[in-house]
Amino acid sequence: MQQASGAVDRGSGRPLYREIADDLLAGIGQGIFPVGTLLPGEMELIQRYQSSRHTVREALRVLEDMGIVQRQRGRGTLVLSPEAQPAFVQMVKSPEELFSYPADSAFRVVAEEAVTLSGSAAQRLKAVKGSRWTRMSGPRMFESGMPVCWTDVYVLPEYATIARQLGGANSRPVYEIISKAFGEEVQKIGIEIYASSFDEERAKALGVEVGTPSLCLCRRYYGNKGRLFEISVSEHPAQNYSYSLEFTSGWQNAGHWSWNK
Amino acid sequence: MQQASGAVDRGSGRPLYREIADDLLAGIGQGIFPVGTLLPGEMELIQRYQSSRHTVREALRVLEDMGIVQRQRGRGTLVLSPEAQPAFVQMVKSPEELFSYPADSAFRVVAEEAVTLSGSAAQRLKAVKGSRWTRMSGPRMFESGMPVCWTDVYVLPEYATIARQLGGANSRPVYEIISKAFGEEVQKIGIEIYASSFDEERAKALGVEVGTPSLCLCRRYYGNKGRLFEISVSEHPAQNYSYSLEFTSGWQNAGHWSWNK
DNA sequence: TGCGTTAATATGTCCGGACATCTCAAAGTG
DNA sequence: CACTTTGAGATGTCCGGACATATTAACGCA
Repeated sequence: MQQASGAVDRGSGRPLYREIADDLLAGIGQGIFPVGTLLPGEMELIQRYQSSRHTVREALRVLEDMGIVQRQRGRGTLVLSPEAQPAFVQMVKSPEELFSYPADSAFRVVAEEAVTLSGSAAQRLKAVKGSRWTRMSGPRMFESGMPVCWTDVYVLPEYATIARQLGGANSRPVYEIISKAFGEEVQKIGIEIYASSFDEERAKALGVEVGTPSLCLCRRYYGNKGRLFEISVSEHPAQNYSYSLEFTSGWQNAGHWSWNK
Repeated sequence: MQQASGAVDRGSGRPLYREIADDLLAGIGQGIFPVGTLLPGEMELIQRYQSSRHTVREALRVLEDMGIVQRQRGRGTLVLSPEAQPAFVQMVKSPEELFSYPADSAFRVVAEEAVTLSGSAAQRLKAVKGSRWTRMSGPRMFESGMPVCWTDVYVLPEYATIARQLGGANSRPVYEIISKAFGEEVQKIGIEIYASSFDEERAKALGVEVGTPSLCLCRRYYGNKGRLFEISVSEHPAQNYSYSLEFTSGWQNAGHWSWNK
């Protein structure tokens, strides 16, 4: 990579904003603009590269798209990382695909209660010890009667009223119901996957043998301002269920389509 | 969503280019601009929205970033999809993070043999029945002697020579060794996660009880031209291992960091 | 008919200017 | 001291214009 000289090469056939982006990237890599600091302002870059604001902004946009800087009105351009960020992108159309319960299955709530997390429970859920939640538990079954999983859903007590909305064969995800009813926008979802085996109560409810291997998915939903507002733990019989992901190389818009001549 | 009237609402507080993007999106959704056709040219959009070219291009850029249209110099703006494409993006810096074996663990190959996949094995691995592979098997242990997992690695027979390179405490992922040695560029990685329990042989090798619940990860690596060149299956004792993912909302450059006040 | 040329059209790049809005710190005020 | 106001500085939005380059189809010629 070339050095960050502040004066870029013209006549290379490449767009000017590209050259500027590369030059800034080189400067970041060399520590001239350390990670965690602000890049020079747009006006200063205009002078440095003898260019227009439009072109400089285009260069900064390139770096932002690569995840190298983050811009914010009124503050400036923060250097996040010395090198390109996402090498692999998972293509997921919506949170639903992460959720991916079979559409023709129904959640039957058999218990609803207020709980205060003990130390061990809090650790398992990665929530705050002593925090209060409303827990709804029950099996999820196919219409045919075949078991899908056992589910424990923890929601903030103020959202407990949604329990009425998921009684029937409603297959909408809980986070979606909360999102619509209370204006909570899902900002982040964390998923943890681990294996376990069924205890007596749940084995009985799902009609499988005690000790059957199970696949557990714990999902944490963070809403406005990053507040954790829902935790869902589902335990699936191992032989019926697997979880699969796919990753494709590339920046973004990972190859959606291509031009067909 | 509003209808595509061609005249957008001003004074809504939202940027004009945003309004235009939404209006075009609505038009695409209503079939006014069907998928597979070209959007009106920039000049026509300028007249339609009584705006400047800069603003119209900004709107089109929004749609392009969402994966809804694709632009090409000299041709126009092609409609790809009626709705937003990737809503959640997993942040993974490199394939290594998908792999994520503890750094201080070592893979000890105890068996290496040529295999031809039977029907059931092929189905489990999602590979072609009757295809030939070289399989390397063995436990992966921490330096302390604690077991990490049992691993079966399947590689194309022509890559079997890499076995020599992963004998010792080498913790480099197999796909990386192959990539460097044979110029195979990883284009896609598929991961499937399921639960099982240890059989006698593996339980003995890892020093756990027979029937202990296990978490299995099957990874498939696709290289040049999308050819499957490696399959790795690892079986972890459940109590020691969980797999976690994190997804952040946003089109791309998904909030890598946040501003710390 | 077949093929090279030309022209129209589309997006890409680049420049100039103006005002709006957000952030943060310094100055002012009680 | 705590709170409010002010202002400088930063990016966001929006407008105007000009030329470059890729694409495609129509045209003209052999």
